[in-house]
Amino acid sequence: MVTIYDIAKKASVSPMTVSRVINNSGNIRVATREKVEKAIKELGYVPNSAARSLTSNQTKTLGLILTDISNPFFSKIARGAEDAAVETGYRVLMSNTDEDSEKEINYIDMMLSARVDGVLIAPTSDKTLDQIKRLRQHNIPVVLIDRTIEGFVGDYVLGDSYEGSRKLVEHLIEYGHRNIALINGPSNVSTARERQRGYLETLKLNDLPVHENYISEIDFKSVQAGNTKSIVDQLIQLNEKKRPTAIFAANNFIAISVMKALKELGLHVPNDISVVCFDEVEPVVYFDPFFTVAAQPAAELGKVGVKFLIERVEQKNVDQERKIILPPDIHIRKSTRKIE
Amino acid sequence: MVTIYDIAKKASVSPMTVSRVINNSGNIRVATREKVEKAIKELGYVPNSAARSLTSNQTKTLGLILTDISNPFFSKIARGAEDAAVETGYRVLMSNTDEDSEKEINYIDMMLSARVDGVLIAPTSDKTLDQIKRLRQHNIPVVLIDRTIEGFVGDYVLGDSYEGSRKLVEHLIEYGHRNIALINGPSNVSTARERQRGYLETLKLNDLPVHENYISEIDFKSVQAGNTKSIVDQLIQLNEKKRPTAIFAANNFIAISVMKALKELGLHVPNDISVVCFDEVEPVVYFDPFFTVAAQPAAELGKVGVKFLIERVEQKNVDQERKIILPPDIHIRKSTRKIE
DNA sequence: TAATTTTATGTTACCGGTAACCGAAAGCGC
DNA sequence: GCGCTTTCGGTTACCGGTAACATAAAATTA
Repeated sequence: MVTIYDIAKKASVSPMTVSRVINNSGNIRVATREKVEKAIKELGYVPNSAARSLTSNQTKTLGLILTDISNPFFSKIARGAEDAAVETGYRVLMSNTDEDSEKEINYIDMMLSARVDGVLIAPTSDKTLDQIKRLRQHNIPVVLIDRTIEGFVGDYVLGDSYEGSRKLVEHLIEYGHRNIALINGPSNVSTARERQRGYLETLKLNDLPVHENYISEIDFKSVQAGNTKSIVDQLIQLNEKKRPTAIFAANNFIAISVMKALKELGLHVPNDISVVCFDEVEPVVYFDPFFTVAAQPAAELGKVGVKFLIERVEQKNVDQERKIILPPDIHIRKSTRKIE
Repeated sequence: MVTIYDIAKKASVSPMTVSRVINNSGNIRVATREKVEKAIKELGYVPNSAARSLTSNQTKTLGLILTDISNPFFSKIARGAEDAAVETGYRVLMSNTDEDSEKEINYIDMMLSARVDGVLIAPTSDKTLDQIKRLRQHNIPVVLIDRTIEGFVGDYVLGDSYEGSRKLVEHLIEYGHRNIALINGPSNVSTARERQRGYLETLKLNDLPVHENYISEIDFKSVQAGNTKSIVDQLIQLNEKKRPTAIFAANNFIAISVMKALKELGLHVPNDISVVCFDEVEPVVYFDPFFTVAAQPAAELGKVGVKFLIERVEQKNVDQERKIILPPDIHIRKSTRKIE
């Protein structure tokens, strides 16, 4: 591997001079600079970040901890985050926790040993707080993305689950629906809690009753419709009066598994039942917009998250926490129908 | 930041002993080991990879250079790759070239300065060969994924574009289609070339003519249906005899933009025209399988790619190049229709 | 018990950069 | 031409680990 010493020898200067040329620091005569630059080019020298980071105490690397990059919502966050990072000269280490706190701990270890300058994380649960503390003990700034957790004090960038939820349910009510079921994600995830809160409050404000078995909870990523079918089945089995005319799926994956279950049960959307959900169901939306959704600005979440993180890393605006909550876009499409 | 020296002081041993405990190397008395481990735990010490890599000459980090991680096909590759990497104790630096060789060069620089142990790359074009050479000059193994390029000698892991293409076109022919248009990706990408080759050969084998204007070329990621509409329009304008009854879109994005264009032109799929494409159109496929596709095992591509890469990094099986070509799965669904 | 081997730990130097300090050369005024 | 300032470049030490060598302590043998 070519080092600064090889360049120094070739250009017959000291390594320090080479370092100065590379970093544009100190005073260097033009002739010397050219000599050095020529040697660098000829030997194809590229500085060793590891060596640099040893003295500078920064790695120009950020950790991105998401649940699953192959989930379109998160892959967009990742894309936005990566774009913002390179733009500012940072690299991104990626990881997938699958909502598993064991994995999460391992990734935190990885980020720690990699001495990343900061971490952008969608926490798996409130337990993540311990891991965040661990990062902070090592002076690594953390910004939360997509979700908050109990007891967290610091910057975060979220979609507005509560507001999106309110609007989706209001839309359903406007369309004449009075029996609206919620198939939620796990309640240890803040977005699920917020969506439920929005759902309940909207019903309340409209004097609509909440039936016991209208709310159920499944995995946020269960595309395979494991227990979704039995949940949907139970909803359908309810007597005429109570049977929901609309289902609010807490995210796109749940919506898909709901659609699958409905189909298997021989029900048509939206003729027999309406469906709304959070997050865009891509990419079909481009040619056949079907789902009525609350679309979150995922790439923007990633971008803003990294922006905040880098500001923390570089100690700008350290004064107070920033909590950004980006509103979703409501798209009313073909999965919902006016009734009565 | 806690260092090995802090631990050494706390445990009143030498730094070297701490290093030995951490790496389980050499002989350490149980009592000493426990002393050191206690100190490590108490101070929350995590080894500094940068310092380590300086002597070991390896970073345990791989570079993943894809065109766009928010494209579901690539996000699955990324997921598979990351999974295989962590499993073997490697980290992954991610990047998005957007098919732009300028960006690609910058990322190569980044990988070089990060001293990644290896690079898994979906090259933007034949020009990428220069960058691969650059990596190799620095002894960094490279494995290609999804695409090859002219003049590349080394390992690669691809989907079988030729075979998938053949099967898709054969399916159309079986369904009675004789006029089949191809809307391809850019011909500087090997997958596009291979898909065209499969298309042409299948037509030839079936004694079907290729009309001049049956083949067109657009961006692999043009969801926005920029010029797709004019291309589709031209195809439709052809006289009765020549007008295609089926369109072969070279990937899912193109398929979507074709669908959009057809819809805008008032044509129904598959009643008026059939459509097939490469890559699954997710996630709607789970509840409403619509597209007839050649689905590539994207996650598998990533996994195998990283496996090969790590073997190169760790100098196993260095004897010869391995070229893995994974067959796609053909799914015949509702976007194609029997005619005549 | 002394000599020898084995085990356990310490010392030194180096990986590839850079900060801090220092000295030589060049520019400047008189 | 002499002293002084500025410019330019070199030396040294250190960042946090570890390989290689050295040595002390314990175990084994004679």
